Amino acid sequence: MDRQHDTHEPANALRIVGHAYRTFARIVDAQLRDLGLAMSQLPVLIVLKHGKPLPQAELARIARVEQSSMAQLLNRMERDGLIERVTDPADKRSRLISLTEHALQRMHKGRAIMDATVDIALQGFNAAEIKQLEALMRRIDQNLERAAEEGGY
Amino acid sequence: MDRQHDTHEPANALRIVGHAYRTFARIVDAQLRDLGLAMSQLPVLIVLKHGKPLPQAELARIARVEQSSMAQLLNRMERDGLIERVTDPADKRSRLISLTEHALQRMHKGRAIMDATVDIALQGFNAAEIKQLEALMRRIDQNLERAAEEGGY
DNA sequence: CTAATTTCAGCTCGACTGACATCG
DNA sequence: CCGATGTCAGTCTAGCTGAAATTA
Repeated sequence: MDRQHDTHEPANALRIVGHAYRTFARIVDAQLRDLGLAMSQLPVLIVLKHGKPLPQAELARIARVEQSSMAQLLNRMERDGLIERVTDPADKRSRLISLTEHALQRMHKGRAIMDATVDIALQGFNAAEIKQLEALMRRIDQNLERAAEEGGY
Repeated sequence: MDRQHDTHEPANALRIVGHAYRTFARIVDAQLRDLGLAMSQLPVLIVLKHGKPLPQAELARIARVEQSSMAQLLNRMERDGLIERVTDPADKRSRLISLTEHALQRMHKGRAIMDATVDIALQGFNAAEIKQLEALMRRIDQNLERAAEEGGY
C-alpha cells in the first residue's frame, strides 16, 4: 500500500486529463502531418471555411487560446501556404485572415481524421456518458475560468 | 442555429478538456512562479520527497511523459537548484536524481497551492462525480493508448 | 491622448530523432 | 560482438507573458 503512483486523490483526475489530451493530440497530429496539417489548425480551418475572413483576435477567441498564441499559429500557417492575411480596408490596424485554395482542399480529410480519432477515444461510451463527460468538464472549466478572472490570472 | 462555436458534436468534449487543462495549468503556474516552482515539476518533487534517488527514466514513467521531456525538465530543475544528478555507481549509464534542500523547503507550499486549485476546479462536485470523471477519463486514456500502440504512434 | 490590434522577444512544456555510452 | 537500456543534444509545436509598434 505504499506504492503511490496511483493514489486516490482528486488531483489524480487532473493528471489523467492532461495525459489523455496529450495522447489524443499526438495521435491526431501524427496522421495530419501527412496532409501538411496540425490539430491546432483545425478550429481556424473550420471557422474560416464557411464564413468570411476574420481578424486574428476573433480567431483566438473562437479557438480559446491567447491572442499571441494565435498569432504564432497563423505565422506557421501562412508559411505553409494555408492562409492569407489581407489588410482590412475598413480598419488598417487589422488584417483579415482567409483560407487558401490549398487549405480548402485538405480541410475535409483533416476533419475526418480528427473525427475518427474522437470515435476511438470514445469507444465503448454511450450517448449519456459522452454528455455527462462534457457536462463535468464544462463545470470544471467554468470553475477555473471564474477563479482565473477573480484571481487576475 | 447557424452559430457553431457550440455545436453538440462529441469532438467538442475534447476541446473543452484541452481548454480546462490549460486554464488549470495557467492558474497553478502563476502561483507557483512566486515560489520558483512549476506545475510540471510537482510529480518529480513529490515522488522524490519520500523515496530514494531515482533514474530519470523511472521519473518519466511516473510522471507519464516521454523520457526526453523529463530530461529537459530535469535540466531546468538542475539549473534552478532543485535537483542533483549523481552517477549511479551500480550502472554508469544512469544518473540518480535527488532533491536539494532548497527544493525540500518549497515542496510543501507548492503542493498546497496545487491542492487548493484542484479544490477550486472541483467546486460543487460530490465524491461520486469526481470518481465518475476519473473513470470516464481513464477509459478515454486507455482507448487512446491502445490505439497509439496499435497504430504505432 | 487613449484604446484596440497586431507584432516581437523570451520562456516553458512536451514530443521526436539521432547519437552515444554502457550493460548484459 | 550485439541488442537493449539510459542519457544527451538538437529541433519543432504549442502555449504563455510582457512589451513595443501602429493606427482609429
